[in-house]
Amino acid sequence: MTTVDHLRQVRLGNLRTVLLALVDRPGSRADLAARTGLTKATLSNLTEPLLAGGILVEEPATLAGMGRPSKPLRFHPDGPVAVGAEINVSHLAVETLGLDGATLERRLVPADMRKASADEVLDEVAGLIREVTAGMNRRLLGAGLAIPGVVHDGAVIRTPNLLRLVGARLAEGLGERTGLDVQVDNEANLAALAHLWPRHLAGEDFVHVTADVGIGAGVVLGGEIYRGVSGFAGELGHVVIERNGIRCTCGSRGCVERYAGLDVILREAGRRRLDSLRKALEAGDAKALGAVRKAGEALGVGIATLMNLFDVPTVVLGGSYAVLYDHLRESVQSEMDGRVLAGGERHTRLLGSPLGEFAVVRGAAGLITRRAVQQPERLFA
Amino acid sequence: MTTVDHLRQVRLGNLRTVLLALVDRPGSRADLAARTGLTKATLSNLTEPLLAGGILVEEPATLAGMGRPSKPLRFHPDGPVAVGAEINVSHLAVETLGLDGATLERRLVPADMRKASADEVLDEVAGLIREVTAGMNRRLLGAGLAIPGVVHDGAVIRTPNLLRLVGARLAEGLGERTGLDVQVDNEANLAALAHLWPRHLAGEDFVHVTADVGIGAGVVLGGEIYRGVSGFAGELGHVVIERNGIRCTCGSRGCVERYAGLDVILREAGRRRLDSLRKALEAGDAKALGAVRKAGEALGVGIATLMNLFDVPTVVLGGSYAVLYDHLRESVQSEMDGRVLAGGERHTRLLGSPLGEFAVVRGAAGLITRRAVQQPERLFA
DNA sequence: CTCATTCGTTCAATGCTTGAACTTAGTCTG
DNA sequence: CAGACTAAGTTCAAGCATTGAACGAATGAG
Repeated sequence: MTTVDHLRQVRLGNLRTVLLALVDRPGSRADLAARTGLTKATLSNLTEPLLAGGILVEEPATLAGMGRPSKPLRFHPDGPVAVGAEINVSHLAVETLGLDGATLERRLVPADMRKASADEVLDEVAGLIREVTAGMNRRLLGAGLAIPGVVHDGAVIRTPNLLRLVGARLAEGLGERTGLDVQVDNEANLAALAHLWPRHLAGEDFVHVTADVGIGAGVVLGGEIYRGVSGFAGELGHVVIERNGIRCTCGSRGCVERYAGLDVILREAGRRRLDSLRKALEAGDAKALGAVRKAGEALGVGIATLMNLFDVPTVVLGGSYAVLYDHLRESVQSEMDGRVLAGGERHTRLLGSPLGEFAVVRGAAGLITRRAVQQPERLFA
Repeated sequence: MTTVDHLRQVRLGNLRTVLLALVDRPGSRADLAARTGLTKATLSNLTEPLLAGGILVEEPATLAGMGRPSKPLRFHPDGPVAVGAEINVSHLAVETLGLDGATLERRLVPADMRKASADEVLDEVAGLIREVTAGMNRRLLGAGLAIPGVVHDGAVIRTPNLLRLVGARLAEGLGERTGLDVQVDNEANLAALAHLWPRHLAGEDFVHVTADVGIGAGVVLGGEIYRGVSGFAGELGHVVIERNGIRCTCGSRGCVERYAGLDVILREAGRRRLDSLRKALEAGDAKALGAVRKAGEALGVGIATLMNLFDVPTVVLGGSYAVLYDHLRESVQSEMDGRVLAGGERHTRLLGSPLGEFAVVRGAAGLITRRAVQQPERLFA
C-alpha cells in the first residue's frame, strides 16, 4: 500500500461519512460539516467532484434568517440508480431505487417458478429489468438479486423450493443478460436490509422474520447483516422447539417451521391462500384464529431462543407474518415474555413490518445503493 | 478531529498491525515489513518508540546465510504485564500474562463464594493479585475480571449463583484495592477469548460452551467476542429444546440447562463432584455413562439450534464439558449431524478445549493484553 | 580481499485535512 | 437607504505519516 493509498483511504472514508449524512437528509456544506465533524473546507473539497460527477446537486439558496443563505446539497435527481430483483416461488419482482432512497419504478409479476429452469427465470427477470429501466437516462449502479435460499460467495447453495436454481450461476447469468454488475443474496437478509437501509426502521440490531414456505430470519447486528461463515445464519425455521416433535424435511425433528410455517397455518385453518386466511381472521373465524394463535406460540418459542442467543432488542415480523401480525402478536409476545432471559429487565420489542410485499426487492436494490455509498469510489467509475 | 488526529489514526493502525504480527511471532524489521505490507522505513520508524519505551527488545543478530544479519524484535521480557482474575462459585483464580502470551504466575484457590459479600470477595482477589505481582518489577497494564454472570457496561446485571455480587461495582472496587484499571466480563466470553488470543485455537468463528451450574456460551464472530446489545448473547443454557419440558428457574420450560447442566449430570449419575464422576466414567460405570450420554443429547440439540442461527463452523466444549469430552462427544455430535441444516455439506467441528481449568482466568488477562495491542497508545501511557 | 547480499536508516516527495483569513450574500438596524 | 452584522463557502500555508530510492552497515562466498 502506497502512502497515496493511505491518504486516499482517509479521503474515501470521509466521502462515505458525507454520503451517509446525505442519505439521512440533504444539507448545506456548513450543515454537513457540523453533522460529520469535518471542516467546511474539507466539505467544499469533498463535494466538488460529487457535484461535477452528477452525483449531487446544489439546490437554489434557501433563505433562512441572517447570514449568507445556504445552498443545500442533495442527490442528483438524474443521478445513478440501483436495480433490485426478486425471484420467488410464486412471483418475480423488480424495483429501481435512487441513492436518496426514492423508489422509481416497481413491478410484481405473479408466476409459478417451481418448474422453471434457471435460464427461463433469468430471461423473465432480465425482461422485467429492461421494462423498468427503459427510457431512463440514468447510470445503473448494478442489480441486487434476491433468492429464497442460501447463498454463499454469490453461489446458490440451497433453494428447497426452487430446486432448479441450485448451483446455477445466477449473478453471471443475469449480468450477461442485462450488462449489470449483479449481486445475489438471500431474501431473508434482503428483507432485513430493507428495514435498515436507506432508513432505520427498527434500530441497528434486530432480526427480521418472514414466512413463506420456510421460515427465514435476517439478522442485523450493529447495523450490518450477519450472514455467518457459510451463509446459513438465521435459519430460524430449523430451530428445534420439541426435540422429539414432528419430523422435518431437513432431517431433524421439532423444527419451528413444522409448527409455524405458512403452509402449516393455512392447512390448520383450512385455507388455501393467505388472502383467504386474512379474510377469515377478519371475520372472526375460530379455526383460523386458533391456527394462527398456535403458530404464534411455536414461533414465539423459536424467537425467544433466538433472542437468548443473539440478544437483539427488536424482532420484526415481515412477509406473511406482517399480514397476520395483529393475530400473531399476542401469542408470540407471550412466549417471548415467558422465555427470554430477564425479558422484563431488557426492553424487547416486537414489531410488524411497515413495508409491504416489496420489502425483499427493495432490500435487493438497497444492497446496491448501500454498496455505492460505502465504497464511494464506485460512484466515479 | 484534526488532521493530526487523522494521520495519528493511520499510525496507530499500523502500530497495531505490527504488534499483532509480533504476537504471532518475533521478527526482524525487514521480516515484519514483509509480513505487514509496510516498508522497512516505516518499520524502523514505528518500532523506534516501542524499543525506547521498553515494550520491545532487539535480540542479538541472528546469523542466517548471506547478507547483513537481522536483529529480531520481540516483546521485552520485562515489558508490561496484564492480570487476570476469576471469581467463581467455588474458587478464585489469578494469572499474570505477558504481551507475548507467556503465563508468568498462576493461583487457583478453592473457596465457597456463595455466601461472601462483594467486599469480602474483592479483598480476597486483591490479596491474590498482590501475591502474584509482588516483587515483579514490570508495569501492569490492568486487570480483567471474570464473573459467572451477565455483565453490561461494566455492571454486573445477573449472577444466579453469586447473588451478593449483583449490582456491586466490582471494577471500581477491585481498582481501588489494586490501583489497576479493571475490566469486568462474563466468564463464558473470557473462556472463549482464551481460545482466540493470543493464539487462535479454534479459528476466528466459533462458540465455546461451558457448564458450571448453568450453561454459557462465548460466541466469537469474525475474531471478535459477540456480546449482544445488553450482554445476554450466547445464553445457550436457556435455549428451549422441549417447549413443554421441565420448568426452569428462568421462568421458561425445557431449557437445555435442565437437561445438560452439570448439576443434572451429577444427580443423574449419582455423584457429588465432577472428579468422582470422571473416575466413574473411566471405570465404565453404566449409570454415569448413561447420564453423560443423555446430557450430551440435550446439549447437542441446543448446539444444533445455535449453529442454525450463528452458522459458525466450530464448537469448543470447555470447562466441565472438556473434562467429560470423551464421553459427551458422540451423543453431541450425533444430534448435531442430524439437526444442523445441511450439516453434511458444511464442515462443522466439535472440539474439546485444550486449555485446562485456567481458561477463564487466562482469557481475563488476555482481555487486557489484547486491548493494549489493539489500542497501542495505551502502551505509552 | 573483493563482490554479492541482505538489513536497516536517511531524506525529499506526496497528498490529505486543518484552521485561519478572506470573500460572498444575504438580514437587520437606525 | 447605508452601514453593521451574520453565516456560508473558498483559499491557502502548515502539518504529518508513509513511501521509495539512495545509502551505509554487516556478513558470506569465492
